[in-house]
Amino acid sequence: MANIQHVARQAGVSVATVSRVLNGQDTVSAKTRIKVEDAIKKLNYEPSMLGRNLRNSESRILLILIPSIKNPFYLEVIKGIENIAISQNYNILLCETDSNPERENIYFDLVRKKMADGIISMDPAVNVETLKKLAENHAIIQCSEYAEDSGIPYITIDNEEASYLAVKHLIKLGHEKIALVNSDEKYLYARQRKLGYVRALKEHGLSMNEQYIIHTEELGFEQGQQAMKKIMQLADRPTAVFAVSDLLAIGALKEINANGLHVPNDMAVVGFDKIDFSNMTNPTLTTIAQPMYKMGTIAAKMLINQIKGEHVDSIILDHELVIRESTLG
Amino acid sequence: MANIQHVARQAGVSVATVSRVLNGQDTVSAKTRIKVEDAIKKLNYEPSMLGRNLRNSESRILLILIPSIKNPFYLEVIKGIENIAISQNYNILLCETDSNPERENIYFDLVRKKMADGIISMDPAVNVETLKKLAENHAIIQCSEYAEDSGIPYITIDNEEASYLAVKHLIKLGHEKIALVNSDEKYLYARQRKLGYVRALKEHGLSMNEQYIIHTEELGFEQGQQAMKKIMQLADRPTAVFAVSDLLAIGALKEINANGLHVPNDMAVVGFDKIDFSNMTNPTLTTIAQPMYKMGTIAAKMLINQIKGEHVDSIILDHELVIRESTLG
DNA sequence: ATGAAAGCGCTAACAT
DNA sequence: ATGTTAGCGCTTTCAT
Repeated sequence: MANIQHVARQAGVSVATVSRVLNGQDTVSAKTRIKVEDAIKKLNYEPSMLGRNLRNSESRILLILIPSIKNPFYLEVIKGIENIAISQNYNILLCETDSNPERENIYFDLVRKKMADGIISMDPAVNVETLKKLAENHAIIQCSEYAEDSGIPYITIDNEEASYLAVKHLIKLGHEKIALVNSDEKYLYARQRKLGYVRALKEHGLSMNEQYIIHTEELGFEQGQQAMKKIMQLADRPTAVFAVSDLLAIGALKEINANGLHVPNDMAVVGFDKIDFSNMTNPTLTTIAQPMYKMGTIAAKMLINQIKGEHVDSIILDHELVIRESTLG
Repeated sequence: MANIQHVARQAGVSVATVSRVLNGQDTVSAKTRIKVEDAIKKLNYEPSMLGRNLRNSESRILLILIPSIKNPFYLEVIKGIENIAISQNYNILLCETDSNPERENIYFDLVRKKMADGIISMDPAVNVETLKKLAENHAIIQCSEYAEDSGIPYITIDNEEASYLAVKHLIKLGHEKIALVNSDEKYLYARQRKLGYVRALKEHGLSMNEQYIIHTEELGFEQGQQAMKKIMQLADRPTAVFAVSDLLAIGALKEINANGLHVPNDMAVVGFDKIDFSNMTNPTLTTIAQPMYKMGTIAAKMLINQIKGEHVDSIILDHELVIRESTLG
């Protein structure tokens, strides 16, 4: 494989000049440039990122930390990140932690070892202390889930308000007994979404029933089914469910159907995220739309700016209630 | 940031010795090893992959080429690749081409420029000529979709046989008018799956109706809906549909429901891939299971072996028919 | 406008 | 068992 030396020799110039041509510097005469370009072509030369990266002390790789690639919520965000990354000559390393601290540490090591220039953390289960320490020396952005007091810039939505909006929608439809399928309240977003739920009930003079609040370990389909099973067994059964993820809601949907009940007539359902699949179910799912793609693009821009040494501010994006069949009789 | 020189000075040894400790070589005395380890700790030293990679002429990155991250089929395969990669100290660069040749070329450049050590190509729309040329100098494995004559090792399933199995299942249930929702026959797997469909019909004395064969641009939900719309309009409507992806099948399901018909009584449906969602729909989807995770692990092993310079052979994995509600009255 | 040369951080061949 | 040193391929400063 040809290297820059070979090209220089072939073109009869110095490596410095070849490097200048490679990097599009305008201090090279047209004649020389052509000589170099010919040599490059003739030798089938491809500049090595390995040499360049060492020299520049950068990897041009962004690390994205997600709990699981199986959660479709992340896919759209990743698309956004990816497009910005590519346009700025970065590449992304997609890292699934499976909420496993060991895995997490392997990935953190990548940035410690300069294999990645920065991190976009989307893992709610991330070790905040480690993240904070890492942030002292490395570029880090929190996306979607964040630790408030970490001092690490984040981009997210107003979870409390979004949740409030969802529950208010159900209340306006006449529902008074509304279940909440939430994830573990060790996560900030879970606490925020519960606050919105509680606020909506309170504002409309509805009492809160602790039995109506189900906590799940994960945000998946099976957990939604399980949660709905519990709800089905309640003596005073609710007439509506708000689940904090579409996958949970879809699991609930399935379980409601399995019990021979009808959505939304017997039980209305609202999800969260507006993943693609929320429109493929029968009935289609009312849900809170997050601007996932946009969130990804902004997160990427934030990270790249931070890598450049600029100061970046946290951002809160808008959400939107998308009303579909699962709440429309 | 400390480098290997600093550590050497701090420990009072040479950089060579530090490197030996770093790489776990047993030619270092216990006393020296401890001195070095202390120095590493004291300086908070982290070895730079940038230096190591240049020196070793490797990036320890595997490039995975997929058309779109939105197709859940790939997710499970990626999981498999990822786990093997991690265990062998590789990382994966997930590259979506969106079947866009420009994108594809950006990614191919990464391996040309030594940013990646090899490629697992899963993109049916890949430019085979480019791939072949690249394979002359780089490690490449084809996964799932492949070009027969390329000489590039592949891992896949027997698409013709799998398709035959699916259609035979429908025939055994008594269906005689079976539609095929296939993707563009420019893809090998599409041609293979059509062959299986044709063979099943022939073997059971059923005539083939060209009207029953619908081609779609992509394998998604919307395309499934569109295809089903066309099928619904046929004068002599089929009683069963075999779609070559679960997403297509789920789209078909939705459209059938929208027409007030019942699955499977009015129309039986079979999908392909056994993605997670195929079990979340109502009714659940009969489908052909591909061993996606296993396919990923083997593809990764094949690629890593190829990077090491070993010869690797192509592999065909088993498939399985999973019978669920969409074909069971 | 171009070249010479240093050096990014590491590994390994060779020497001791 | 340990040290010296060359060199992986590139960019950039300093000279000219």
